[in-house]
Amino acid sequence: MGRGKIEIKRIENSTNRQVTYSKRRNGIFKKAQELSVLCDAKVSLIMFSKTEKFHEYITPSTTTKSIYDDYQKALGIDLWKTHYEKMQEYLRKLKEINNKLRREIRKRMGEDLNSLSIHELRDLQQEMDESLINIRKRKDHTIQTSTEKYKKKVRNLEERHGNLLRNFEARWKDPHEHGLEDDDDDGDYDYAVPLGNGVSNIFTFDSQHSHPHPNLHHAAWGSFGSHDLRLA
Amino acid sequence: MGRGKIEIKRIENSTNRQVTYSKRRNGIFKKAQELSVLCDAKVSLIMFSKTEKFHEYITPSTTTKSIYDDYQKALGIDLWKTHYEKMQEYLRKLKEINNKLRREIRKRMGEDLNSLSIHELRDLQQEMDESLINIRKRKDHTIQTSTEKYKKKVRNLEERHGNLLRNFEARWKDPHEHGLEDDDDDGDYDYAVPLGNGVSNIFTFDSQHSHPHPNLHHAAWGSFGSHDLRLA
DNA sequence: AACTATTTATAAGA
DNA sequence: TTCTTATAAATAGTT
Repeated sequence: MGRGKIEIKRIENSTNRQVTYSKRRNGIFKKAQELSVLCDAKVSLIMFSKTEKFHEYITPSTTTKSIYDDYQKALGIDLWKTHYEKMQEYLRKLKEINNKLRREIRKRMGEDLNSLSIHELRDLQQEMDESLINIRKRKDHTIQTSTEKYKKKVRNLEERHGNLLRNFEARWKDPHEHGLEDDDDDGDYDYAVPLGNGVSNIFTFDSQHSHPHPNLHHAAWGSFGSHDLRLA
Repeated sequence: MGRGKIEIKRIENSTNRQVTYSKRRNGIFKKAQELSVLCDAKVSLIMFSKTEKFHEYITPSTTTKSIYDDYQKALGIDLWKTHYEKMQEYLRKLKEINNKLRREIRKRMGEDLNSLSIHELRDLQQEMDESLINIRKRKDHTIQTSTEKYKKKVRNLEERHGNLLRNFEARWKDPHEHGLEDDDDDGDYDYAVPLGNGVSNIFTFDSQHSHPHPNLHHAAWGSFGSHDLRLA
């Protein structure tokens, strides 16, 4: 269709080629649109020429993504299959590990024990007994530290109190204008006792346990780094 | 172009529409192929009609996936972005939960305790003590069951042994052709003792512990169902 | 970008 | 579906 017939092969003249591209592109887009309307069909047309940007026609009632989803469905394939599969696989693994971890914790909370054998129960108990040693040790240490902190505070207060008292006494050496009915029963005691009680009320100190093997642990479930799962 | 001009609007006659679809589809495919060759362009054309399967033209030197990759690059977008982002988000969540679970277990194995406050340490210890009650209870129960199973076995063996003996005696009532140097010292005992030992060797029976609050547990970390993350 | 001679696509009919 | 064919549409070469 034109002044002369042309052979269907690459147009060597670049300008000519580009002109033809432009003309025919319009033609094909028009055809695509007409087909889409006349036949109630979904059409996706994407073109890239070497020199120009890309051009696209898409039936207005749909989207390019939707067409591609349908396309993949129709073909029964998934163009991004490997990508997704990797991600899916990773998700699956994470979920599985998660469940294992949950189960492990439940066991350690004394639940779901029915499936365990006597051996497993014995090991679990032993492990927990051993762990409790560490926990108690740590708790005791923390309490110790905390107590010492309070002791220091008390000492500091006692000292300041003493200074204050001495200062007071120095000021009012002889004249008993204000009553100081203090019979020298160490008043600092009043600070120390409630503080000490406060500490021991908060923490139930219990050292009744003692077990042999201290450093047995379960092996960790393989660690998963952040696989690269990003898109481009 | 045809015997008459037609308006570009949906062809209501279904047969007609299908015929036109078929004809024009061929036309547009031919145009796509010509454009592809003449202008050295990459063309992807995908069509779905309501009634028919889909049809596709793709410039031979490329693939549909490649076109779509280019397409997304050209647009600077990612058609599957939300899809991926959801998946990524889910992955992130899973990893986070995973880490929480791991930390929880490590605590329960007596590790990584340094960051815990005295309160937390006390609670942890209490929880574990309580859990140990359940574990011991279950272990004792399992041992009990197991022991009874063995006892039954032993009884069964004793019985069969007794039958055998009686049978034997009946057969050789008077005539002492074969020596029966059995002096009736209950031979069954020989079964029972080693079996009993076997059981108590395997399990360290320990009932020295006893604690008050039996049913305190950590709340579970929200459960995650299998979100639909499949393609297609 | 417009023009137009000619080719090509296709609507309607068989 | 496919073929036929009159006619509409597309476009190659030109301006």
